[in-house]
Amino acid sequence: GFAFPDWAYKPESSPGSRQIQLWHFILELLQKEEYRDVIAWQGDYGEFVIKDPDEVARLWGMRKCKPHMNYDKLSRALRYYYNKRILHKTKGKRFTYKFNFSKLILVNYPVWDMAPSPLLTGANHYHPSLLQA
DNA sequence: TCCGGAAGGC
DNA sequence: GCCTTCCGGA
Repeated sequence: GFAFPDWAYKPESSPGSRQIQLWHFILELLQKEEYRDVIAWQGDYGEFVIKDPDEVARLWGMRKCKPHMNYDKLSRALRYYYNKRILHKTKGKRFTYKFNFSKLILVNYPVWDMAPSPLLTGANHYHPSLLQA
């Protein structure tokens, strides 16, 4: 057994809702270079900055078919991740959050080294077998 | 801006 | 369960 957080094993859709999860969507944007001006890894490992909150909200709204989505509402959803230990806020840094990656993940799993990787693009990204390594 | 309670949808 | 919507408060 390895010390990956439980949520890291979850596939695209959770068993119950079968809907895209926000944290997964965020990772999806982060791995694509075309969104570098919208959201990007920055600072410490696992830390990312939302450079264009309105655009991230718009894209999230598109995905969820919620045309009235905005950053106020999206950020409330992000705040619910605090107790779940998926995310926390980087205090003092505007629009900056940090994934609760353990160092173990980064050491044992270089593909998650905060850079866009072809391994993570495509339908099978985050497949559990990929994480077993 | 950021926080977290409350209500409610699906 | 996972948000979406709304909002008072810091």
